[in-house]
Amino acid sequence: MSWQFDNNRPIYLQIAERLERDIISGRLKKGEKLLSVRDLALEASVNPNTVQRAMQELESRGIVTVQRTSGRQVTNDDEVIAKARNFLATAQVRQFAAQMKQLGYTAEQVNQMISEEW
Amino acid sequence: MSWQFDNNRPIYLQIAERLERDIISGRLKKGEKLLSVRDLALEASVNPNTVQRAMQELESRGIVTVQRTSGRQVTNDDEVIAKARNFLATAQVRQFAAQMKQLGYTAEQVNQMISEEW
Amino acid sequence: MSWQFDNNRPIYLQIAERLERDIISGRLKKGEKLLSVRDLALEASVNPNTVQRAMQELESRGIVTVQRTSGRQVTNDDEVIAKARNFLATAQVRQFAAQMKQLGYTAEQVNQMISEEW
Amino acid sequence: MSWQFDNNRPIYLQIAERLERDIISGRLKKGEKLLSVRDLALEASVNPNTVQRAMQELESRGIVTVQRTSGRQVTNDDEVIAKARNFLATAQVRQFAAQMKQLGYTAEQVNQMISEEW
DNA sequence: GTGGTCTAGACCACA
DNA sequence: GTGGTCTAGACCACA
Repeated sequence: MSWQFDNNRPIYLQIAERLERDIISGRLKKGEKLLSVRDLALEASVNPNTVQRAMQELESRGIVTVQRTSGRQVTNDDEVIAKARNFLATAQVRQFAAQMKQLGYTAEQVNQMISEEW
Repeated sequence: MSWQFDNNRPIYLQIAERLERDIISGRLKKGEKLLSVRDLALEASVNPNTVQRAMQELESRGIVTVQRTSGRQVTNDDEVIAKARNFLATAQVRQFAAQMKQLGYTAEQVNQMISEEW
Repeated sequence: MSWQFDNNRPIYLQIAERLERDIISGRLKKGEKLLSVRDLALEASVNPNTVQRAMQELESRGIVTVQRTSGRQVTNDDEVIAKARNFLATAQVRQFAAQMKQLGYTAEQVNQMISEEW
Repeated sequence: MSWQFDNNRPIYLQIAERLERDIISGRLKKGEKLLSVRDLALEASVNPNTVQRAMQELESRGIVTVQRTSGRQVTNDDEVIAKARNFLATAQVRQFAAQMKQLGYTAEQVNQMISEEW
């Protein structure tokens, strides 16, 4: 796994988003054990506290659960994951549509561009 | 005009992006005079230094030009604007497609969602 | 203000609770400016990061709002405060009643003890 | 018996408190033999060391006594238990009254709420 | 080894 | 001066 960060946004948020996407997309399966905070910090070349904060984000959204002495795992609740997927996809479509409209593109043009890009 | 900022990204970048979009979309016409740094700062409830920095961004990309004595204006060069529009649209489509693929959506589903949202 | 902490619970939670109680009870009025993170940290003889974390708790509950460059203030929304008051009082009564029942006291005895203590 | 712990307080203290309450309330009778450390650990899904530490707490307060060869039992001394009950009840009433006063409730309101909750 | 909390201290964006 | 982020590193509770 490669970890590259955008300097203009908090690293902990970028880590949280990356993990959320991995869970939503099924790259990390429900119930699957996550890397420990320390290991993930090593992998991403980041301080453990930064990973810790990313994890807190995911816990507060119920996507990840903690077992105090044996680490963290992806939630077992399919519905939580499905909701997160929906929420994220809808937000992305909405934002994207707004941006393209603003640049003066029509729905047809946009769909055309997407098909070419896909 | 309403100015709302996302706490997680530098404000000067958000201002620069907003202005760039306004220019690309034609809301600000080629050659049009921009608000002064001072006035824009007032409008956005932001420190003039912040607006100043956003302007430097736009100048460095050639989208905005400076007149020593009469402030800044949108470039007169249609081509610069057209290129910026293309560049931005392509980047957005590419990123959006990648994100939706990652969440497991097909091009058809995405086009469907866009049509509904539009 | 005196700040004494219970060694058995996280300091940041104790700070958050204390502030929440001060707001709920009206000791800190709606819209009132809070001490800065740094000043509160000095007052409580605690690291600024610890206060920061307490503040994040309160923000996530909407009880406190941030103005990026001018500090934090108590929410202006009466309803948020009223809800927090209700929530806290109900939780306290429920827990207290359960504990006293468990020790074998009757409602009458408890009410008697409260009247004497009050 | 169900054992659920609050992540924000030491587990050994929570176990000690639970046992103390069971003794005070008579759920565990004077002189009664306690579960072995090992069994209690199993029941609570906790490491034996943690239960051990809880037991030490209770022994130091005289509520539980050790028999080198036959495990631990609840004290036979009624008075120790009675004192513990009184101490705990008084402390709870005092703390509860203080908290509710602080939130601006009157003794009457509180007694009303308790009666409803009981 | 696992997570949780806390400190000391640096550096950034913004007013 | 205000908040926000991050690092390095210590120390704790628990298994």
